[in-house]
Amino acid sequence: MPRPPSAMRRQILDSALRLFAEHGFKGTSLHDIAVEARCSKASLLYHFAGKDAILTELLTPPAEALSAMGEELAALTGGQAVEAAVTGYVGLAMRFHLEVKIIFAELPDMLGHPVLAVIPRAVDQLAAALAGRRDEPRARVAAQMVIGGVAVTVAADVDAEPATMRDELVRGALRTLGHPTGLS
Amino acid sequence: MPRPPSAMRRQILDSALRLFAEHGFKGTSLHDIAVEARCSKASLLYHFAGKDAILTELLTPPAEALSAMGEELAALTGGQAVEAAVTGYVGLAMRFHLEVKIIFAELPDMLGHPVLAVIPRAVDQLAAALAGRRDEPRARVAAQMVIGGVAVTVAADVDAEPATMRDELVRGALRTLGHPTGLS
DNA sequence: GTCAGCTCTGACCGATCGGTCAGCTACGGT
DNA sequence: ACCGTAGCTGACCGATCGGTCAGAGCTGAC
Repeated sequence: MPRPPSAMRRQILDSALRLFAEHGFKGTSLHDIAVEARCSKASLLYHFAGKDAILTELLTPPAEALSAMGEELAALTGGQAVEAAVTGYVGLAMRFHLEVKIIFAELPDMLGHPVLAVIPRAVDQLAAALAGRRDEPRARVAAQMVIGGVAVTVAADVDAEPATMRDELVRGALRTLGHPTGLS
Repeated sequence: MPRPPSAMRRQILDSALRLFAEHGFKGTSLHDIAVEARCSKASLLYHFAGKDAILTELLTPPAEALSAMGEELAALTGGQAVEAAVTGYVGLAMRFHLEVKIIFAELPDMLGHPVLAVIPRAVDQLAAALAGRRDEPRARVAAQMVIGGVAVTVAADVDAEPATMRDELVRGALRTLGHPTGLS
């Protein structure tokens, strides 16, 4: 039965991603994942060092992408930074919407996780860019509202075309930030 | 030693609220609460029927308040509904910010909880009011962004005066919704 | 044919979980 | 002085958790 070298590995990751997003990391047991992936619990631990290793492998890509975006944003200023931050963040959030759900669901513990150690710095850079490098409460609160609003909206099951969703998220975020735009 | 009739009960609730908000419901054990409240685990279960009963008692007030707000909003229309929804929701979120954190942290499971059974209806009413009774994707996405943005911002530890925070949350939400206002 | 090695599994382990129970202590009513 | 009862606790319970281990089953190299 164990034919393709590592099809099971991918299947475990897919199942874990779905279950973590739906029930949270702590709310999902290795048994749950094994049932979903149609293998034994011991098989999970043959492919992965432990439950935590599965999470790490799932969250590494979005963490690296967010970190890279943070560094790029740090080089921009003013209006350029705001627009790049909004479009970049919305794109990332949509691409990794299940991972976003996992991270936001257990934020405090996740931030203590090694693989997500880069997040505070990246989020600071993102927030600073969204705030247009301004430090007034208005800009800081608005930036935080965008970060949360986009994440929650993407994680929720709003029925809308991805393209429409993306467009409206960007417009909505720019409105929140009070950023002037050619459109309404 | 057990002098005041029920000081321990309050202390258990306070400790549980703090710990649930910080580590999540599933991430907090009865032992953790007992240590924080400086009593035995068995004492917790003398005062409360179980871990779930503690959560129920903590979440009942915000659930009832949200439900009541939803019904009030259902009676309003257009611009009135939008403004009432924004100020009402921001007020509720700030008053119950720790409870909001608990609910948002484990949303899927929380929505299955009996005491929060009223939430979907209330949130639908809130979203409809925020969207100004309009059904276009733009209004629906913006409403969802406000719901998430306010909740996450209030749950995060943004250092700002409560009055300022409240003011900026309301203004930010109205900007997100594209709702015209006399101020910037 | 046979042997080495990768994949996978059932049985099992200690730790921790939420919850139960018998009983101790101290106070208020009589 | 006695007792009922409310408040509280240590000891204990079964279930479930993440994780270990010896070995079965299959495959490709020789």
